[in-house]
Amino acid sequence: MRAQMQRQGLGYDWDREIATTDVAYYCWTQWIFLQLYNSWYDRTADAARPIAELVHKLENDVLLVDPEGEIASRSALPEAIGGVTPGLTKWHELTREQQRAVIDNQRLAYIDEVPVNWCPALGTVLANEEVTNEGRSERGNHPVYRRPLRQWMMRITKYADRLERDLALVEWPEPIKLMQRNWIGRSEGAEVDFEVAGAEDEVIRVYTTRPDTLFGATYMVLAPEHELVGLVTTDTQRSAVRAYVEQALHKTDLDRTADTKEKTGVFTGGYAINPVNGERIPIWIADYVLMGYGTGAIMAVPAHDTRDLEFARKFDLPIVEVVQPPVGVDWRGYVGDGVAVNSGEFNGLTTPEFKKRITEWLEAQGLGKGAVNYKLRDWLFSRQRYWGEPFPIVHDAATGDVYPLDASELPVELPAIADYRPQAGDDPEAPPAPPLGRATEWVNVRGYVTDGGSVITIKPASRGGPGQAAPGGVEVREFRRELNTMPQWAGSCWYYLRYLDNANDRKLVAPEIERYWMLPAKGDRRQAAGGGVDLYVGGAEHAVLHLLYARFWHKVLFDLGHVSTPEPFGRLVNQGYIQAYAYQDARGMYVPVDDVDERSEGKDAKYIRKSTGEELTRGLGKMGKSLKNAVAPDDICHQYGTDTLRAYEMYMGPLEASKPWSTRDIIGLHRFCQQVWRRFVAEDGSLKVTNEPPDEPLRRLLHKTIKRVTSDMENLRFNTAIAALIELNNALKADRPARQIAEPFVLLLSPIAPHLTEELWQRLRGDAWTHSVSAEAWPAYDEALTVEAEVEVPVQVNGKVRSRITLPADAAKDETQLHEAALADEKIARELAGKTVRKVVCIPGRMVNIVAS
RNA sequence: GCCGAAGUGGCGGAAUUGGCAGACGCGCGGGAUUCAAAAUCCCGUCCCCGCAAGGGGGUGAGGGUUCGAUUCCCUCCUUCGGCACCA
Repeated sequence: MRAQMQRQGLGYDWDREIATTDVAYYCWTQWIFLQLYNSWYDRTADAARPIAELVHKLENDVLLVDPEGEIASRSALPEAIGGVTPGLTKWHELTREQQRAVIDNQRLAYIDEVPVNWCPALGTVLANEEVTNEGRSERGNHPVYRRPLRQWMMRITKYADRLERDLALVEWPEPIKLMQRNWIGRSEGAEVDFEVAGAEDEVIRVYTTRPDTLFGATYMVLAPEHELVGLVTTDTQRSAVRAYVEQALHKTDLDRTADTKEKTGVFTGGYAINPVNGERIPIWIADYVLMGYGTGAIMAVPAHDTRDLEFARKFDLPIVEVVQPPVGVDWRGYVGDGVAVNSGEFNGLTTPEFKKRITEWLEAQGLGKGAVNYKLRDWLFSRQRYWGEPFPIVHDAATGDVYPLDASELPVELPAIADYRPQAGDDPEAPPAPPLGRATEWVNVRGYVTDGGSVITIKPASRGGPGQAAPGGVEVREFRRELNTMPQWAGSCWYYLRYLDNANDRKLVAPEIERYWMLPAKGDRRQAAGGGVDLYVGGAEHAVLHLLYARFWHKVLFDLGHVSTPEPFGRLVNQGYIQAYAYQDARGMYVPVDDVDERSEGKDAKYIRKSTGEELTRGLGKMGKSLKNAVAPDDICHQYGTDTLRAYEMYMGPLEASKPWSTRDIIGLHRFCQQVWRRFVAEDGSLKVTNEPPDEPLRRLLHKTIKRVTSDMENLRFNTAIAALIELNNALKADRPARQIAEPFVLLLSPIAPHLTEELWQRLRGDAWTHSVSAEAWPAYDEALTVEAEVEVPVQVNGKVRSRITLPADAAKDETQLHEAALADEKIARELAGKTVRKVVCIPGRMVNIVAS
């Protein structure tokens, strides 16, 4: 890899080389994890803050705990009387366990039970894409179970709003921003409480983006996993409900959502009260409602929601119109804005007005409140594999309590073990046994808890010497290390920061170095307000996951003062894929490209397997081993040289576009490189360049070329930059080139073909040569020379070009002169004979269009 | 199903803000050079009619706006990418 990059003359600074798997690197990944673990999201500050601040505020009763265990601000509650706030609890009134739970519930890194695709036979959790439609593992075809497991999670959802908002600060392609916005999926609506009929103190909370359709809610649907399913289910329905829940739980997300458009569901037998009109509406469960979004329960408005309508039709539930669509549109299934009907006192309101009014009304009645929801979910951060960063976390062997290791304990190195594979089993209920569990000496440690709440381990006595002693007066306890490891994403979330200061063993990155590279330079108009990496080139497949995770971590580091910019990547470009033709035989097997012959062209082209004479079909796909269509860059370098390969790759098309590799086309760039050499160097090795000044047209062409290449390079349009250089080269063909052309030409070509131009530069400069062509100043151009002295202007009659007139550039810029010259043209005069000129449109310097009839 | 992007010669692609469609390269045809070939160089090459001059058509399809549309708007088709019943 390294040799390949060097062979291609890539300007990579090897002094900054990093590998995310090196201990010296992942030490800091673990350090960042500790930052996340030891932080919480302070709504008031709208930023992450050290968890110690939270504890301090709770201890001093600045913050209190609400009945749901959430943090509540005391000053925000006007009804606080004499220091006692109804419904809220003071810190010292909580037990130690409760306090721990409250804190853990705020940490940005936390453990939670989440449903995952558990494959006991592989001993690991699978991604949705690794599970087949039949609910089996893609690898090995083992059964996969959907089951809740204790997993490390990252509270990225706390940053949903900022991740969306700050997209305004970065210079990224609009489609990528849009994809992130859709992934974050902010929606505004309301949470509404529906009482359960017959159990008035229980409410089902729903989230809706259409509170204006509350009067049209004719039934409710709970997710099968919803906690109130048991409560609302009547005895007669219990077995049916249980069966449905059972079946839904065994389905993977794919099963639950893919292919089958048919809605399924079961009536629970229970009823809820619609808070706006007091009507009893049936409660159903259905797997089209997901526990992970909103509140896991919906009010169904079949008249104005497509899925609800489908469900209602299938199960024969009532459909009531509450939004009147424009005239001529059927109200059934109408989801747009309209005018309220059948909605009591709200009749006649437009949809946006209604939303505002009903939300206020719900809040006044204590039935609900406006709410913002996100599709974004917290980030599942554990893996049960060996190859990953160990968590800097230990569990108290006696109580199971979680403790972070002290920063002085870093790095936590991966222990050497004999067998890296996760432990397989066949019991779907058995707890996972990650491979790290085999390193028993590594897993079981002794240590003590510091005042700050972190754990410091004590080295046991060993062959090397006596064991460490704990400081006097501390209680030494047994701990077990966390067995999960971090995902691949962890290391790649912040590597751009480590490049800045890769050898620093005291800090992630030194602050002054970080500021030098990441903060926008003063007056740099191209640097976006968010700062960060000047240009980040990556594939579009990272549009949401990697780029959101990295932005999230960066923002946490920003909040905690470790980095100075709110965004990691100021400017982003998605490069396209290099595709290549892939050939398949009649059985669908791929045939290596070098065994294929192409006969004739276009639509009747035939692709023949050379070794067998068999006819093949051709497709286009990402270059790679599996399609047997890979081309090794080394081979191209050997055959044509590195400069040719570089030039070809840049010339193929725009950077952002995917384009097919075509070995056949390389020859063109090879010829260009050869021509350039021979343009300046004779057969005998002598220089062909003269010191005579070039003629006027050539000088103008040179300055035009410098201008084109300069702007193309800035905009990463390498393909058109090369085209401009080829044109200049073609114009030089006639005679011995002038030095005044040759030198800037070589400079312009140098980023594309550095090796060729380096040598040319040395020869051109001769004794005056001082340093590498890559260190020379970029050529400047004279704006006055970038325009032609004379211009040819097309003259159209009724939009069709009928003639061309040539006139001095100044005259072409003058509308009157243009006008006169056009009408004076012989061909135009002939064209206009017998017609009346209605209008003459003159575009200075560009064209003339005469409208006549 | 939803969201996004793209469709231009035989091929890859170019065309600034709505102003000469096809730059540049490949391929192909013809020629020069050569004993011959490779390599190299020159000329031609969007399609149709025409010996030519010239004429007509043409940027996925259909419509619209405009003096003028590859470019802007609407409808549809195809391809690629992302997401998966998101309330």
